[in-house]
Amino acid sequence: MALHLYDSKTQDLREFTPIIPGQVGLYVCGPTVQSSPHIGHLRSALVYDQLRRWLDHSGYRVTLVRNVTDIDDKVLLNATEEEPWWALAYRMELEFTEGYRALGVLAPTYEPRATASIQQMQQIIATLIERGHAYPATDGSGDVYFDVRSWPRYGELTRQSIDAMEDATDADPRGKNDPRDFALWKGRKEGEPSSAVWDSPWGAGRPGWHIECSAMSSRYLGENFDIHGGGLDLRFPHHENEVAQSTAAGHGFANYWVHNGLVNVGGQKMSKSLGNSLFAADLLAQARPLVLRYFLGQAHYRSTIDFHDGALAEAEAALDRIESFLERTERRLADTRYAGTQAEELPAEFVAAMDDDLAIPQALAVLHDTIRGGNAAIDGDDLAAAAAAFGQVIAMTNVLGINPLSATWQQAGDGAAQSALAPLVDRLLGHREQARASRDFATADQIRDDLQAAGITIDDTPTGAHWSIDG
RNA sequence: GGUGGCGUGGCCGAGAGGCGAGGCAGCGGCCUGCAAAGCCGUCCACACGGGUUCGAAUCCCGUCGCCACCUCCA
Repeated sequence: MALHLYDSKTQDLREFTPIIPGQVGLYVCGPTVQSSPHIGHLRSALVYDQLRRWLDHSGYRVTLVRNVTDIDDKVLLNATEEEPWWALAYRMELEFTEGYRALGVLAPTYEPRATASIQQMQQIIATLIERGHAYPATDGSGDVYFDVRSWPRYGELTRQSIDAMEDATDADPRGKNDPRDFALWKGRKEGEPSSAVWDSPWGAGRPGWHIECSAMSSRYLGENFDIHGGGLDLRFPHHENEVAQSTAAGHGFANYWVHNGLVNVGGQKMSKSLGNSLFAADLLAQARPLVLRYFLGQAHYRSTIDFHDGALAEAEAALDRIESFLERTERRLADTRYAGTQAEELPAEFVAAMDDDLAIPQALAVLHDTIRGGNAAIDGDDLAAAAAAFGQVIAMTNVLGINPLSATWQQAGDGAAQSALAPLVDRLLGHREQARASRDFATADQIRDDLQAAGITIDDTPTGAHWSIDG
């Protein structure tokens, strides 16, 4: 089965066929860098990281473009005297980058900033005016609006008709023909810093929200590209307006629309206006990044995730199972003819699940089944089967970006701490072994308890005791 | 008013006409000096009411409840 994706524009599962065989152009709406990244931003980036990795694995050459919107009303609003908008935008951008990196989200092919594509935005606006789909405001504000009434397809993405839409709550019609018309260009307003002003044929000003994505997607991926992704909350108005602008300007735009589900907190919507956002930095401080990645990545990408008490502990438990299988198998296979690298093959059911609209929950079921089989193989001393399972688990976790043994998840300093501790623990384990041999279990258990209290867990195996640091 | 989604076992979370995904927790067993880890078994769920069907969690009709979007948002 070839990859099928749920296209949220046609609202059905469609076989993925790239424009150019073997290549994929993927545009993802990145953040407006107005405030710190929260768990929802991380999930969004993670979803497209999963898609990108799967496309990569499937043999496509992927060009992933994720924009940074660094000029916008909110960025200007959050700026202060001490920190101008461009400094704020850049500081936030660095926080996003750090959050993505911590989660093991691979860097996109390119991350264009809106402020670097002003010229491309103006070209699209000029084309829209030429074609009769945009007009300068009649009130002398210097604004330029998209004329929704001139574009019969307006509303096609979210299946809404203009007449059925509620009026904008801020229905100040200003110089608009229709209250639903939206700004492509915003004339300079009183008090706005000169660093946020660009010349244009319609007067000095700055771009409206939406136009940057039309400009950057066509600039880097072409006027017609394969996949456009973003959060479900962006469907309207952002993506609806993007489609309208781009197609009215004559672009083919996106062939497939992918929207990821949102993250709720304790059953409640998380949003800036409710002020209940879970910030990335806080979460990354309270859980291993790999645990957070597993938690955010285990649900289907289109479903809502609820972050509730105990959620991270559950993810940790599932992950521990994967980790302990890999470590146990690696130890068992050491010094056998199965030691070293195994053939890393993906089980067919795993591939089928991933091809089915990235059905990661089913893919994880295959992963856990493989682990159970592998553990049973070790118990039964079937090393060939254990080695095969090991290779499959490595392959699956690599594709998902959650291979605990990969360099991504080895924390700096781990190695040094481990080797400093090893002689001490080994010595204690030696004493414990002696005690056990002379059936002095009180002493043996005391040693185990002491180590446990220090955060070191002992596993007795047929080939001797193994220790590991908790956490 | 318009558009879209959801309701699954103690919890999380898939599935989409017959064969009970998976994880966590619980219980019983194997293993163990005792544990831990692991394995086996167990816990037979689909909001409610009708209908279609040999057979419905899945399809149809209705009801109830929850949620998202309709110009702040990943």
